[in-house]
Amino acid sequence: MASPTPTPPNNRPDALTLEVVELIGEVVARFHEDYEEAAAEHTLTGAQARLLSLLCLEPLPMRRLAQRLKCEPSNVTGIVDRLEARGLVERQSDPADRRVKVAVATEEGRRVARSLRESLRFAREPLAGLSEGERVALRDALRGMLG
Amino acid sequence: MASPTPTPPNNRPDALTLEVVELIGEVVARFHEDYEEAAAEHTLTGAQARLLSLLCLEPLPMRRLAQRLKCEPSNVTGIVDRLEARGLVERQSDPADRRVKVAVATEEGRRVARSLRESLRFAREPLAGLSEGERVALRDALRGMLG
DNA sequence: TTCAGATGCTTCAGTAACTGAAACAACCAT
DNA sequence: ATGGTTGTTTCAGTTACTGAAGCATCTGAA
Repeated sequence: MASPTPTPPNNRPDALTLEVVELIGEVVARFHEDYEEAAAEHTLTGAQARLLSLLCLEPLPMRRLAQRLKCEPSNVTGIVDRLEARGLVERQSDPADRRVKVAVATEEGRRVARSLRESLRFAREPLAGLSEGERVALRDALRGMLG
Repeated sequence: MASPTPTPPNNRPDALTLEVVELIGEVVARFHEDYEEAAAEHTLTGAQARLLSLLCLEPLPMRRLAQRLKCEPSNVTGIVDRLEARGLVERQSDPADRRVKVAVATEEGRRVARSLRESLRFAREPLAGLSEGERVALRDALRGMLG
């Protein structure tokens, strides 16, 4: 009766796992903090920054944006509205299907997104404290977690 | 001589670093998603869940809560209001300084927080896919990043 | 061809998170 | 006591977000 269930992945996290979870939480918190701060430096909210970054890679219809951001389409409308009002994003209607509006980053929008990406110091500075070997180990562990 | 400068933090992120940054971004996204989902299962918002988790460790005055959550005290008022309305948190005035209100988790609040913590599957499940050695390497790399 | 249903976006309540200013009470040092 | 500081709340205003309509457009089948 020492171990009732046969090592289910859900029960009894060992100390090592717990510490890693704790550390990941810390990393998440700092990353977020840094991201919001970088966004604020460009007078953007976090949501606006995320959307703009997505559009910087490729134009996307509103519906896809909602899927990427994991929120309702009606929400995307507002965020795009505000970005459009500032000239960072444009709505183009898709000639192939006139229902869909494709959001596309303007030149200015792409510039802001690039600048934003560069001011994201976190995960660059702290990573610098790691040796090459440690970075490789980190990469492999993260890959393993996500795969 | 092998490394002239102790790895200048600002310039020229190499491919490895970039990939790690990318992976961390992915981990952050999944962690957040999971956290919000776990919170929603308990009819809590993310902010409420974070605050309740803090209080589960120790009672805190409003001001400290604001510092921990990195937001304005006036914001904390609202979040605690809503948690208090649901009996998960209580306000007690500090006898030593009658200005300060100490927020403390109720029994029910602690129970919810515990349950929340347990339903946080992410970073436990994917971690299970890692060998002990990999987990140690991950821990050390994360420690290095945060220290 | 036409029309009923599906799909994409917006609009409209309604809630929560958040900020910054202003009000208040209680503390503290002179 | 008095004046300045500090902890909390209140208030107005913005954004993010959801879910239910609503409108326009597309699509498939009769």
